[in-house]
Amino acid sequence: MRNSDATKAKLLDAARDVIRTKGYAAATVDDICAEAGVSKGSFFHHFASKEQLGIGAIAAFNQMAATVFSTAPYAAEHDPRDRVLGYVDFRASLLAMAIPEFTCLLGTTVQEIYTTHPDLRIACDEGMSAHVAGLTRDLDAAKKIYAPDADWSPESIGYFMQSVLQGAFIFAKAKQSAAVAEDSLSHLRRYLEMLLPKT
Amino acid sequence: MRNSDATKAKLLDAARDVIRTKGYAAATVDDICAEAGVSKGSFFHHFASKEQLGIGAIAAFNQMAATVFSTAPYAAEHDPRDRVLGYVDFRASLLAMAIPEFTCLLGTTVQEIYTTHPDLRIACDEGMSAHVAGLTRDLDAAKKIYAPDADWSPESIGYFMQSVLQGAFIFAKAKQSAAVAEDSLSHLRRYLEMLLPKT
DNA sequence: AGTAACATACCAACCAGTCGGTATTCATGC
DNA sequence: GCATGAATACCGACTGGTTGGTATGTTACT
Repeated sequence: MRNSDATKAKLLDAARDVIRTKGYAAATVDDICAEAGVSKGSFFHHFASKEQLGIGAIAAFNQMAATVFSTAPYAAEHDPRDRVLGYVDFRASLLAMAIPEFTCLLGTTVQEIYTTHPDLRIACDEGMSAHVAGLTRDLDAAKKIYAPDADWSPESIGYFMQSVLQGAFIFAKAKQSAAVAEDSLSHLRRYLEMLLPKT
Repeated sequence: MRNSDATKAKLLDAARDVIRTKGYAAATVDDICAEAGVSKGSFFHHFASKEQLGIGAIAAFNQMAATVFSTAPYAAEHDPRDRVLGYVDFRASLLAMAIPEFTCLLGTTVQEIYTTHPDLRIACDEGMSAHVAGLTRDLDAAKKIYAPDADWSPESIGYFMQSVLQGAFIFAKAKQSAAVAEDSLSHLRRYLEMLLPKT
């Protein structure tokens, strides 16, 4: 028909952008339709409800993130330690963008809806955990080489890294500046260097 | 008159609780009135708008936090390093409560409204920064003793600590469990111990 | 012709905020 | 001690605009 996939993608992108700037609850269906340049009738033809769009936007965001981080230069490093530190540096480099562009759709959403929209909450949880799982693989490999006997688990570091990032985003929003977030990522990097000593 | 301060406090407490569970945008004035057991007419007698209530709730939350953390046992330690680590341990102990009870009102709010409600955003920024300033004092004193020549700034550590906490709250919400948050605080503690070596 | 894609007008529920009124308190004068 | 009046506290029905969602199409492709 006309172009189903394209309009759906436009709605998904618009949802991502509007939710990241206004939050999930304040992002109205009309807002998102206007941003996407699509009529409301078309919206409800493609999505059964606002919540379903949210779930779709989260899935699309996960996919986008997966390709961005798997194709970034750091991901090609041979040493898993370099990949871990490269991840942090890469995320720091993203902070040069506008706040709604480097901010995490899932982290923003889950804060608001964790008691009111169970399906959305699960989608956020699974998406964030999948991202952590990717980090955990590199952390596990790096630990085997650089800190085989250390008493920390790679997975807990993966979550720790994400916590620092999510918290840094909150301060970036509060301060309308990514400067604090940059400093926090520097501390995160220093900690990882300490946990994975080079020699 | 009847009991102005008490109703105001009830509304402030209700706002804190409802916003922490549903988010700012989804928390309706009727919700908050119901939770407080106060009529809508009374609400708008005490607060000019929902946003003003939000600002009031943030101020009340700041005050509550200030007394909680200044009267907690760890705050009486002589060694500033013990106060810093004691702060982390104290926050970890709070994770035993229900999620909406240990979660940060300001962090939750600022995520949603940072582009739409400037006054609320500033209130969140100032409140969080004031809390960081308290940490920074102890960090500064501890650094002078244990790491006088280190190249990190006490303030940046204060923000880092808060970022870890805020991020940990997000994962607690996503996972409906504080277990991940606990692990992240352990990592934070380990990092601080490394930055402030005992001998 | 049939069906998927898109559009517009519309709806009931809900929203923040208003309004007219009542109840309670307190200061003043006697 | 008590009437009086002003001010504050409180109430709940109401309002105008907004919300997610629907009903009823029209357009375009197969």
